[in-house]
Amino acid sequence: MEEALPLLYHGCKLAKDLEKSLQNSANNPEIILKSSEEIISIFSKIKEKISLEQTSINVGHDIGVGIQQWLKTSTVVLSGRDQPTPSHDPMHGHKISRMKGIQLPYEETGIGFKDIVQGSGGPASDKQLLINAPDSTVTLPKQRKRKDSVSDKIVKRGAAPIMGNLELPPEDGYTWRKYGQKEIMGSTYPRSYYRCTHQKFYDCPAKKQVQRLNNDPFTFEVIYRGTHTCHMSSTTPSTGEPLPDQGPPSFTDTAAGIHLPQPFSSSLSATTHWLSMQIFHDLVGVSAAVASTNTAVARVDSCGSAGPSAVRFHDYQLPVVDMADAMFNSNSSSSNSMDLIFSEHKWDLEEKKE
DNA sequence: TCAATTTGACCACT
DNA sequence: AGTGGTCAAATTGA
Repeated sequence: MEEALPLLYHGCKLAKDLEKSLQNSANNPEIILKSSEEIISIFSKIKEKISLEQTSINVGHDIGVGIQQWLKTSTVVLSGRDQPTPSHDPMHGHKISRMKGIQLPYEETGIGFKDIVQGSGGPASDKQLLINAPDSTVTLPKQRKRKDSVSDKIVKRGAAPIMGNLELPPEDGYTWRKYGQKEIMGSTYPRSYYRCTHQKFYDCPAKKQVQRLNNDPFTFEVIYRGTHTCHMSSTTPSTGEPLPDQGPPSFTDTAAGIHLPQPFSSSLSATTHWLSMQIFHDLVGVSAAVASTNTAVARVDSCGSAGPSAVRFHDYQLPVVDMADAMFNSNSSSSNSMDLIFSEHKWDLEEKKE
């Protein structure tokens, strides 16, 4: 495993580099092809090395644990003026290492979902200032809340709808009421402000801001502020009631109306390294292999007809951790996920060369 | 009629 | 003074 680990790291790095350079090299398939072949070559070597070392299932399991340990050391992206305390998601009290909502990305850019936890401090001020005069109650004009008065925020990104109403924000299981929209300096697209529909009834402080990215109008950036105190606001019966400490729920594919699966077990959710399987899909076609994993994202081809058989999986993304899962958590030596992935790679590449 | 959205204005913050 | 977050009146739609 000692030999495979650096290779694996290198492979992941190359994949990430490719992902980063996709915008610039999107019209240059040769570069993409070259990078992809290099990545595939590296992962093939990794596979060979591990196969040699994998003399027993238990050993294989240990390797998987080792990789997962390594992956756990990957960083959660933190940004903002004030970092939260190292061990907690200040919004929901999660430990960062267990932070949920490392959402399964479904945008076509291949950019992984990133939770960006920001803490800014400062209690929320009262909305209305009431002064009890000796003989009467005087209501002063409403005091506007301080900016960032809600102490923490979580930033998520998700794909904007590609069909229908493009202005619809990602469905996230809560009901929101829009209360403002503003042009933001330096941003091409306006920012929309939402608060929980049940704010009045439950005094729910949850808010969110939705904005398209400048460089990627098909991606929404959603900033969640405050925690839902309303416990009856879910619009996602299939996934159960989002509890206040669950963090902002995962987006659903607004365009297709599909509720995406919760992608991670908690033990791995701190990892924000993603391999864009879109790359592999576009170049070498891994649909069958990837669709068999529980974290693959399916985007229904909106042109298709109804019925399960009409669902065409054509957009997948897998995090590195799930690559690891696919690589090491299969007890089958001959038909495991990696075999499927890489055998299809080879097959498809050869076909493309013809 | 009521709830949701739009939009200009207000105000906190830098 | 500029920017961004919020308010609230006006508007829209069910």
